[in-house]
Amino acid sequence: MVHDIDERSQFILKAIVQSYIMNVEPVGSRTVSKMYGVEISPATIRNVMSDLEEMGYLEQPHTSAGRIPTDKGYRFYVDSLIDIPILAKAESDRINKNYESKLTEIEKVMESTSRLLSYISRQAGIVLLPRFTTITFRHISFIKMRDNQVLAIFVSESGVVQNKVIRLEEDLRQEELDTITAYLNSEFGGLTLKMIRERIIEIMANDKREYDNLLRKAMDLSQKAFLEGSIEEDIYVGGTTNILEQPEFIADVEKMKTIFKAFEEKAKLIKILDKCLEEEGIHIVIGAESEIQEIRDCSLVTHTYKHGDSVLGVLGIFGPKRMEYPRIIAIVDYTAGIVSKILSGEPS
Amino acid sequence: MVHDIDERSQFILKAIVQSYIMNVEPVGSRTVSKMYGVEISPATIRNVMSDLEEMGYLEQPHTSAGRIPTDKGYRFYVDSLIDIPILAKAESDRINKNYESKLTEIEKVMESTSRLLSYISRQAGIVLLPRFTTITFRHISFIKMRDNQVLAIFVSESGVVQNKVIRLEEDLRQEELDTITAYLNSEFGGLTLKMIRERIIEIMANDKREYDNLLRKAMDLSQKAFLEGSIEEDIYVGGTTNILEQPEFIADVEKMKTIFKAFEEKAKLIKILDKCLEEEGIHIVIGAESEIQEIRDCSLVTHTYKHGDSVLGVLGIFGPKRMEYPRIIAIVDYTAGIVSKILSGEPS
DNA sequence: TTTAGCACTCACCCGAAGAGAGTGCTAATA
DNA sequence: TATTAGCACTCTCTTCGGGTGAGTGCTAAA
Repeated sequence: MVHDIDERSQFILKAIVQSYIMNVEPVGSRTVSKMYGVEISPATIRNVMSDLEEMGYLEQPHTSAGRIPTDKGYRFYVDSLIDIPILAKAESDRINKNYESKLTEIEKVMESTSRLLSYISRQAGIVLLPRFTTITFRHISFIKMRDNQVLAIFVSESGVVQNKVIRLEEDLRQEELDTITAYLNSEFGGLTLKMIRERIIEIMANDKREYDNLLRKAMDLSQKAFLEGSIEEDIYVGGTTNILEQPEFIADVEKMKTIFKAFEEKAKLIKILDKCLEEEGIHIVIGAESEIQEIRDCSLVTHTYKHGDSVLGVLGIFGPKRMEYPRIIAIVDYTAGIVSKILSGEPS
Repeated sequence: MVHDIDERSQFILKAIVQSYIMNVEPVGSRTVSKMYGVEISPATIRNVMSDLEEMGYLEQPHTSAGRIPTDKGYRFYVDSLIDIPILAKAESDRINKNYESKLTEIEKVMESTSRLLSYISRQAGIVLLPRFTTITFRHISFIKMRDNQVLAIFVSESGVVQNKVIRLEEDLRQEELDTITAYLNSEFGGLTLKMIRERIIEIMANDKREYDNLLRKAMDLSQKAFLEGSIEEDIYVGGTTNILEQPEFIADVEKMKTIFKAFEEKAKLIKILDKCLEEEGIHIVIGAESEIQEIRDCSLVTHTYKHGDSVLGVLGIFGPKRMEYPRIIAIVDYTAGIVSKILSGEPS
């Protein structure tokens, strides 16, 4: 696409986006003209607006209304027209304060993070605890429950804990379980789940006669524990009620319902967040870019967070397309940094 | 309170409540008169209605509108005017089907139950996993995480698993942990958490010189594990979006916001559910009876569920006051029975 | 005691009128 | 040639008044 949008047009586009973000109503030429720093007459602005509309950056809800930004308009705005501010001290303090209490359980960190994000942004806060597959495995324990059922507990290097109940054909004594546990921990500790899966398949592919009875049981168990059924991703969504405060959704209950349904399903959200995981750093999804019908009026700003050097998950803020991108980006960026630090065990 | 409400009045009250539940609009005398099985003139009905209003069972949104039931009206209706139907085969089948897949992890059971309840009732489904304190403890495991941190895993007799990260002053080797684990399991297995707490205090009250080093460490650890910080209750709320479908809340976004805020806070819901736990069986909370301002337009129908003979938690359906009580009660009752069976390990 | 009749009360649903915001076009201006 | 002033026009939103209808309470008759 040719980049035939001159500086003045950019300036006007920026003004329109910002005005719309603040006031949630279509922006007219007069409004722009009267804004601070604009020395252009309404008539000229109208011409520019008309051009911007033709290029697809703006649209009109109806004739004789002002313009509102399209997805493309927002996209251009976040890509080219804003600079990310340094977070206000009060806000970064607020974020730091949230982690002072030395949370250790990763679920708690995630939950309180989603709440924190929603609180400072007045939007919904989202945190994705990612597929266990990419995480380095540290320790597994098996605990015998009632007959033929064993509770498997995985602990990852970064402190994520997962439980899973396994059903066995044969009954194992706790001592057997303990032996198997010791074996698996020495065999698999430090590998990622993906590597473990490959390793299991490799071991099992070897000549079966070499197996002693216990190894067979161990492999049987670990197959059930590591291979079957994906350990699902965990997603935390906090502050969904903030969506209820957005004027555009109060005016349109239908839209609100759609969004809440998306929250409840989660699968769709996870799909988007998975994409955000692919690349380290900030990721912004605007409206229909998500290709998810239900949330085409919303945007999502995310940032990956890490444990040491490896990307662990992604956190972000979800709100109407009309969000204060600069500030939201700054918040998400800063928070991701802090969370990464916490998870890596650094003192805050 | 004197029970001066004759049979005909009861009949009319019942008709009004049912009509209102179905149509969500104030019920007038003509409407009642035209209903099947009513052979009374509108004028007479008006007189009766007037009496019922005076007694506090009905109210008028405004003069010249029909009547709607008050909380007291609903209360009388559920207490005296309905009989609980036998659940339709299709519905009980649907419930049974939900549990066919042999869920074993209690969290999964709870989650899928809350979803199930919301699905068949078209209201919100709620399940409370109660305080760990009342549950019989089966097994504890300690897993060493990074320096000075230990992951404690509790397994209850009924299969509830809880994780908790503990911070220690001194570093323990895994072997020490294993010894301690074995000791604690033999010492505490089969007791409730409450009993365990008492036991710990008792042991620690004994002359300290009797302690060998390991016992001291064991007590230190178990104190952190069992005494400090309550292991919180888990509540599952499914199908909150069904609330968005209720005509009365679509018409009043303000009310909707309030309810969703209550969902998000959870503490208030837990408070009500705790009360429902106190007594085995069905529990119905109508409107302001909950004494929680935010949900004064809603009702809650709950039933306790059990593991063996001891009450484990409570499940129920949350919706507008105007709910189909007979059917909802039947659903909740039936589901509680099934869940209890599942948890007790009986074949379904 | 029940019922028919009737005047009265409100909420709700139009439709018309008016205001206001904003546009696009044209012609004048720098 | 680019910008601006002027102007007619469009369209939404609000307001207001009248009409409608559901429902009531009261009174008097059955």
